Order: sequence, then C-alpha cells, then structure tokens
Amino acid sequence: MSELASDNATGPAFVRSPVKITDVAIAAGVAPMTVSRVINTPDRVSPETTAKVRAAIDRLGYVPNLIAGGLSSRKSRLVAAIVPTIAHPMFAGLVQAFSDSMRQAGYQVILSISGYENNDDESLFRALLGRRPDALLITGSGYSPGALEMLIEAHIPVVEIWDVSSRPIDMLIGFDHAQVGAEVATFLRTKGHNRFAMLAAQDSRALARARGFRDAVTRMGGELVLEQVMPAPSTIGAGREGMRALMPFLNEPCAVFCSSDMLAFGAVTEARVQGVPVPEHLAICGFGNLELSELNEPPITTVSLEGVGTGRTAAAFLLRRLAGEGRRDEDRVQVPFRIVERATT
Amino acid sequence: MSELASDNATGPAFVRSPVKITDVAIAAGVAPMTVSRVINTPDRVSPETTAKVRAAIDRLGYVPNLIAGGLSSRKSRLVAAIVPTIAHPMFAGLVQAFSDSMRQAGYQVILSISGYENNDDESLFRALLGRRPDALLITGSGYSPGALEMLIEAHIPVVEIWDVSSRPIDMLIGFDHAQVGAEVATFLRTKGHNRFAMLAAQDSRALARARGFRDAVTRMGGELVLEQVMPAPSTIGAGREGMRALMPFLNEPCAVFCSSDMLAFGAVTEARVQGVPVPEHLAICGFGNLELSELNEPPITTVSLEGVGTGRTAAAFLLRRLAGEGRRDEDRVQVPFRIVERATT
DNA sequence: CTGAAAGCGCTAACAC
DNA sequence: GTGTTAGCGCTTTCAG
Repeated sequence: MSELASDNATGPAFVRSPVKITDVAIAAGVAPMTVSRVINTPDRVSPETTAKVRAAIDRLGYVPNLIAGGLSSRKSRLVAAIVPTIAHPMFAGLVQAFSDSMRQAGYQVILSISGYENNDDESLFRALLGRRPDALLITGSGYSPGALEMLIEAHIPVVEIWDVSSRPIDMLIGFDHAQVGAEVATFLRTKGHNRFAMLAAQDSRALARARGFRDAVTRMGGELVLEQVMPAPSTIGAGREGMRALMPFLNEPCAVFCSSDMLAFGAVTEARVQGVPVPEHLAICGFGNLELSELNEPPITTVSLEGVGTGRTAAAFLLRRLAGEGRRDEDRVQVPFRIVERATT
Repeated sequence: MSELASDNATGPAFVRSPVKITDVAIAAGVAPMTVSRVINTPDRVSPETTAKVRAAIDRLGYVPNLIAGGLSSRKSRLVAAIVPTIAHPMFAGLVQAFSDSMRQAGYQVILSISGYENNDDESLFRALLGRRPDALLITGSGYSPGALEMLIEAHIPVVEIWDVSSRPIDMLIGFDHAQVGAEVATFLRTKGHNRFAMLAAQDSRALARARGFRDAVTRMGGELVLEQVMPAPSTIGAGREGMRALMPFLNEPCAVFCSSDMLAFGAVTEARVQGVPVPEHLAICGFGNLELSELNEPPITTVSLEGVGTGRTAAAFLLRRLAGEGRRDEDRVQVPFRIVERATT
C-alpha cells in the first residue's frame, strides 16, 4: 500500500492510475497482444506464458480498460435497460433477475429509470446508445417515432417487456393488459357479482387493464358504478383514498378491480377501517401478486405475473442473439398470467 | 405481429451503423474537430457553422460514440453504484434519486446489485473499474482488503453510504446502526417497557442495530426475552414467522424491535391474527419508514431514514468532487434518523 | 503459440 | 473560430 510512493515521480504529486497493458507486457517480458490473450482467450496461450503474465498482472494490480477494449473490438459488453420505475417490486424483481443473468454471461447493465411519462425519450436513447450497448431492454410502448427509429438504426437486439400491444421492434415478452382486465371481470362475474368498480393508476398499461375490465363488464351486462383514476405510480395511500371514494356506492354489494396490489392493499385496509365486510359486501382484486398480498390478513386475491421470470427470459433472449443466433418467431412470447384467488373475493 | 416478417433479410443480417464523426464532418463541410465542438462546447463555434453541423447530424442520425470519446478524453461520464438489493424500497428510492441527480448532471449510472454477501467482490470491482467510471458509490462495509485496495488505486471519488462504522475510504453518508438500536431501546423504555425482543435479518447492518438494542436493554436493566435472526433480505413472511416464535414469551407484555418495516408489518399482521393486543400487550417498532408502515392499520412505529435524501446527497458529494473541488471534512455526514411514533407502541 | 503493425472513433493540444 | 496532428489503450489481422 506504500510501495507505490516510489512512483515515476514525473513532476507534481499526480498519480494517474498508470498500469496498462504495455506495462504488464514489459513486466512479463512478452508482447501486449499476449497479455490480451491471457485475459480473453487463455486457451490460446501456453501455460508457462500464462503464469508469467498472471503474475505480472497481480503484481501490478492491472485492471484492463474495457473502454479501450470496447472501442477496438466494437463490443461493449454492456446492455442498457429502461424501466419506468424500480420502486415497484415487480420491476425491482425483474431488473434484479435480468442483471444477474446478464452479469453471469459477462455483461453489465446500464439502468435507466425513465418515469412514467417518456418525454424527451430521444435524448435518453441517445445517451444510452452512445455507449454502444450490445443489446437493449425496454419497457413497453409510448415512445416517439424518432426514438424508435434510433433503436432500429442501432442494429442491436432489442427486447421489449411488459406490453404486447404495439408493433414490436424485435423481441417481446409481455401480455395483453386489456385481456387481464377482461379475465378479472369474468372471474368476478362467476363469483356472482353484478356491480363493479375500477381503481386504476394513470399509466397507459393500467388504463389498458381498466379498459379491458370495463368492456367486459359492459359485455356481460354488469354495471360499472365507479372508475377512479389516480396518479401513477400506485401507492397504498391512493388505494385508501380510492376506497373512500367508493363508499357512497356501497349501498349494495360490489366488486372492485385495482390496477395494482398497492392500491388493493390500501383498499382492503381502508375497508377494514370503515367496517365494510370483505369479501361479503365488497370483493377486491389486485394485480401483481406482491408478497404484501399473499401475507396480508386477509390475503388478497390478485393477478400473478412473475417479474423475475420475465427478467430471466429477457436475458435469455438477448443472450441467444448475442451468441449469434438469428431471429425466430418464438421470440415474441406472452407472459402467462393467472388469477390467484384468496380471501378478498 | 407478423408484418415484421418482411425484415431486411440481407443474408448475414449484419449492418454496422456507420455514421461517425468524420461522416458528419464531410457532410457539413467542416473538420471532425468542429463537429466535436458543436456537440461538446457549442459556445466556441460560430452560429452559422453550428447550424450546418446540426443539420448534418440530424440528417444522418448521428449518435456520438461515447466509448471513443471516453477513451480519448479519459472521462467516461459513468458512475458505478453498488447496492445490496433494490427489492427493498429504501434502496430503490436511494438508487432512483441518485441516478436522477447524476443523469441531470450528464452522468450515467452503472448499477450493480451485489446481494448481501460480498464474496468475489474483487471480480465485481474489476468489472466495474474496467469501465473507468468517473466516480463510485458503494454500500457499507464488509469488503475484502484487496477489493478496497482496488478502489483506492482507481483514484476516483468514492462515496460510501449506509454505514459509518468502518474506516471510510473517502466520502461517507450514513449513520451508526448500533446507535439506532440503542435509541429504539431507550424510546421503548420510556414507554414503560421492561421486557424486550428483537427480530433481525441476517445482514451486518441489521445485526449492528440488534447489537445496539441488546446492549442498551442490558444497560437499562431490561430483559431481552428473544433475539431471533432470520435470513436476509427481510420479508413479511419472516416477520410473521418471527412473531409466532415470540408467542411463547407473551405471557407478559413485551416490546419488539424489528430490523426492518417488512418484518414489523409481518409481526403486526400476525399479532392481529393471533389476537395479541397491539400496543397494549405487545409494542412493535420497525425500521425504514416505508409507506406500508404509515398507511397500515394500525400505523406502525418505525425509524425514519430518508433513502431518497441519501441518494441525492451522495450525488451532490460526487458532483462536487467531479467539478474539481477538493476533499473536506464535511464529506463525512451522519444521516439523521428519527423515531416516528405511531399506533403500535 | 507469439508478435508487429494498424486502427477503432474520438478529443487534447496546439497551430493558424 | 477553425483545422491539424497525435494519440487514448486496447484488439484485429496477418505474419511468423
């Protein structure tokens, strides 16, 4: 920790981390190229040379400059990921699983948290694509044509997650949010409900679920007594508030679909406070299957989605393509979702 | 979903995006350096030239290669961040605030989710430092000496968050976890409690809080009836389980400190299920001040911490140093924490 | 199995 | 205000 004090003292006390591949090469008595091979393709170097070079690397504390390597090889070993938030456990799990998988394959993830409105998406994409990532994961739809054009021009594998609606750029892992809403409506109908309500966050996917729910309710001849939209991202507080807005309509039994488990938890809690019997008088269904829903008392009925599985699949898709394989039809998959029935319906 | 079948099926399907600074320069009739200046220091270029160059950039869809720029300028405009998890809302908020602040200043964040055991931290650091980040944010202690040595050798600003215990490398934003435990013990004591219990996750900081709690309880002459350690990261399920483990000791009133709000929520819920009166017979205090605690019924007493504020402060510290300013004593700050008293104590 | 030469795309430093 | 020259630290390519 102190032998470095005897640095090549070429002037003022300024120590640029100086160890580069040529330093290692000199120390090991080989060519720089050989050092490079020891690091990247060890099987093409003789054991003795490898040993010498390794020793020099350790001795000097050499950390290869991946920027220089990336420029030269035109491979950055970087993947960019864009998600609207990581505050939501679903996305947190997805990002975590995705970056674990990518890291195991030797890639690093640059994460961009875009928020729910993608204004200025072009400058975000420019900043990301400027790093020349080898691949890209993006969440859902709603990007400007110019931004999408940039993605296409980048000529790298792209996987879109979370939404199957719009025309996909390349690979896709998602589901039809309207269909989720419709299936929840059907489910609640079979439980004997006729009066329905919706609590939805102000975000395009949540609103798609709301639309699917509304349409199905209408189709089934049910009554939608309230459709309450609240600011994204969903919070427990919004759920409690939404529940209070619903109170005036609870003269008769009702079933409410919340666009996220956060909202549902808030609604269940507020119902308990207000003394509304759940599920007898009010049925509540959430979306996302957070631990919170499973382990609350009462446990909350919800739609289960597997954020972690999506992250892993997204990584697998990209890695396949990074390994040189071509496009195929199976690269557009529907994430299965299912309604998990618990005590609130 | 099928119109994409008519893709550019050009054999090897390999089209390198070719637009580089020289292409733009030729198109605009200027030198490459002028294009570079238009992008990086626009005020040093005449308005007419700027207009010409901008037009060429837009027309060609030029996206500057930051890898090449970084190699040349020795500035990557990248900062690396290491956190144990983003599944915990505290870290999620911290990361989000940190990357927002950094992005506004023109930096991008490479996020590494390290998990709670930092084995193989050297290879993690090597992968990160290989990108030559301009600065680094790391969480807490427990890294190997070799890994820390690498950080120091990198000669970049480093901010450590979340833990003030060990010898800091450079800047620091955190608090003394043992002190938190001690203050919670004191607080519960003033509420009239004599019998205490601790539910802690198996992670070094949570255990430090537990130790502080235990020591303070002993010092005050109280009785610690149970100290239950569960696997990290904390979950609601673990809280419910911990509560069940505590049941046999509830022949008399008791006060329990949970190392996270997740555990506390689980404990409160399980207590409700088991019919234990809270706070009359059992007082519960959490840690983290999640929305969950505030808006649960009953609202949960907890320790409030400001993950978001920490992220912002960390960014501000790094940006100050990146702007060329030197070290100062104020770069070691204690994050204030406070006990938020609610209905469970 | 190892090395030498050339260059990845950009910017620092210095001309003009 | 703009252009020229010379690299940044690595890997590709080709030669031995």
